[in-house]
Amino acid sequence: MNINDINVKEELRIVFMGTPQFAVPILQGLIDHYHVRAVVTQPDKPVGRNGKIAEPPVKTLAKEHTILVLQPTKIKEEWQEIIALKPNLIITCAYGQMLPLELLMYPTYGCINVHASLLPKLRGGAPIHHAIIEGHKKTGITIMHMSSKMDQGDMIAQTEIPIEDTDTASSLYDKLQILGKDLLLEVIPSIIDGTAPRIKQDESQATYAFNITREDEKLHFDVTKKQIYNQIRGLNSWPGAYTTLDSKIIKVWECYYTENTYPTLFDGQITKLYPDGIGVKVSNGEVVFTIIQPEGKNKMKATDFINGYQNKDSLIGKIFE
RNA sequence: CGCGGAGUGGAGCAGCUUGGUAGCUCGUCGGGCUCAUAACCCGAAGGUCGUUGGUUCAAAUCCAUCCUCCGCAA
Repeated sequence: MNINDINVKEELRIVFMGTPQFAVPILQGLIDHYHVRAVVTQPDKPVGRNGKIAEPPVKTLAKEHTILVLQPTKIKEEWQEIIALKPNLIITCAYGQMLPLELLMYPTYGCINVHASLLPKLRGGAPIHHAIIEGHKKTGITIMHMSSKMDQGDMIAQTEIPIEDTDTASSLYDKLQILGKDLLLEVIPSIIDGTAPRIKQDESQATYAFNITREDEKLHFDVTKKQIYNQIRGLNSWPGAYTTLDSKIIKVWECYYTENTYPTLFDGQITKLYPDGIGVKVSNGEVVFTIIQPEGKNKMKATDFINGYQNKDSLIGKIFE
């Protein structure tokens, strides 16, 4: 059975539910190969400084293809209009709300979720960031049946990719959204003809990756240089790791670490100025900030930041906290 | 009307309070020194100080307006 046969023999009525950029390639893939009956996404929300309302990226794509868009505020109370479309397959990816049982039970072929981790590891809303922040060596995509508990349904398929030492949240994000699309498209036929496996998750191995909080973004220098490095790249290019200098917020976008040690300095203290950055003491050594962003400014090279100081040496010894 | 910061040669900044010939650290270009250098020395180019209007003999600086960028909060 191939894709064309499916469309001919059985009218496949797919409803896609997703919200952010990550879900866009997946929706695009579905549009390319199937008829997408409707797209469900989060309501337009005020974003940015002056409260301009912005629509989810998924909505933008759906509109381009003149697909029906539904934006219930609370899906648990407003699921009827989705049922009315008689979907026989619901596919979700980073939708942002838990689906009520009424929806989960309805489609003939089920509710299928695309999750950006190797379940049961990193269940939750920010698996990509946490995979890097926690220093994982690999991650991937899991296609799974949805259950009433977050990311706990039976798994259908997984693909795994290594996390390179140079990967950032956004580079991994880019790779995974393509992997997610490819794996989903590969698996859909088997879901429809009933040959897809249902693999139970090993609860004892489960870990969670909840949405990034402000505290997750804050750098604490009493940890290892590797941890700092992972945190910074794991939050690049969104939302960014931050610290403060002279009571002003400084985001740190890129850094590297050295083999130097400074036993006499405080954690977070500026060790020295490098030709390409600012050295900072951490518990077991030193990291060098190379791309930073002072509050109210654009991203800049750390050397540019240094050049703005009349007395560069006055920076040495200051403490990030 | 959510709070706040900022727009000055290619980059990062100072100068603005107390109007009066535009400055610093880098970069670039040329030259020099050196075995050598992201080192050092000498020199040069490069800015109608975000927009528009106002006050003034005189505005980067004071007032108003608009535009743009950004941090926080949502």
